[in-house]
Amino acid sequence: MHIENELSESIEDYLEIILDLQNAHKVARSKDIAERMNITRGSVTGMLKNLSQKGLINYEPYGYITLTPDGEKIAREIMRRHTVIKDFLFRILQIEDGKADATACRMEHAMDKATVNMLVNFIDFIDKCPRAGADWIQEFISFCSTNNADEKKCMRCIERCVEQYK
Amino acid sequence: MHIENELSESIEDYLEIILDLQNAHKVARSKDIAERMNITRGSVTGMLKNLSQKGLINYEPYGYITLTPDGEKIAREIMRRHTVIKDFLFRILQIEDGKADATACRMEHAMDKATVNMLVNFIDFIDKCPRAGADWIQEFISFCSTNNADEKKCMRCIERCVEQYK
DNA sequence: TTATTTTGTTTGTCTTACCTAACATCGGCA
DNA sequence: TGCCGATGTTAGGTAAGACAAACAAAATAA
Repeated sequence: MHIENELSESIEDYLEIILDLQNAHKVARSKDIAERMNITRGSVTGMLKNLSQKGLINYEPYGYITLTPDGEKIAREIMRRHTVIKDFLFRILQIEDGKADATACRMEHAMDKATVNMLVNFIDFIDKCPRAGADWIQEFISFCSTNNADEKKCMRCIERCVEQYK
Repeated sequence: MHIENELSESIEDYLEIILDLQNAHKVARSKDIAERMNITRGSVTGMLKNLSQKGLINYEPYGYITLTPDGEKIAREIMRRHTVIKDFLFRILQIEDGKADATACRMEHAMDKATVNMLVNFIDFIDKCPRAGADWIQEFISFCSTNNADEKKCMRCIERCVEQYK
């Protein structure tokens, strides 16, 4: 692994997609990568050389495409970010599934590992803390429609929370 | 305002910075833009022509640089995203100030208006919901260090929450 | 008002990442 | 086994956005 660890968003996308294809079919194929990225096959070849030269994939012309250990490590991390961010957008922020996925796809390049780790902690906390949890998320949804916290509802909500915890 | 509304991240950054400079000094100067973006003055000139041609800034060679109404509208929206995202990273996720700012700077291009609106709602909900609030965020911080919810602490925490609400 | 420094612009080049179109190779089937 | 469609590669081109260095204008100082 080299010292300079800054990869372009494009490269991160390639690695993530190659990992996904590899998981599904053992190896990735140029054509499928092109399809997933909505680019032409010709463009893929260029990037494969680039990735290969960076030591991130195993690549021979006309041969199988697989991630090297270094490449896989990075790909897994990107995929993890994607999963975490999408979960937050979809399950907490109530963003519609497809859009949550597309947005996560962009956000994953903007957040570093440590920041995503804190997001993981936060989601975990919401799921485990008795003051939060699934019913609390439901309250958030209703808060969004009314856009303010109804005092009377709050009292009942807290009581339910206490009840539920016992 | 044109139909095609897709602006590059770079353009969004320029607009945001120009707005900020304009707020501070009435007009933006080429040199200051270059400084803020960490690029050379020569690069700025090219983009100014581009922005001007897109109707986003008022620009004459050697003249004052100001945002047009269209440009300002976009700049304000980007700045708003930045503020909201940074608030979330800093105040909720506990990311250190400088890093929260830098990360927000990248994330603001990945999240659209509607998604940021939901994030605003969520932060608002956390601040207003009696089950959440500042003390709950404190609990999150302690959750992060222990990395699990201590049952006994939970009971006391809920009691404090009820107490506090009365 | 002239001389000097600062600021802004121009020009030509580079890199990244894409495209199209022509060409090469592979793999299955007649 | 040899041909054909699918897949992969090459070559040349484009666009965005940056750089350096030379040049032009403006602002400041003398």
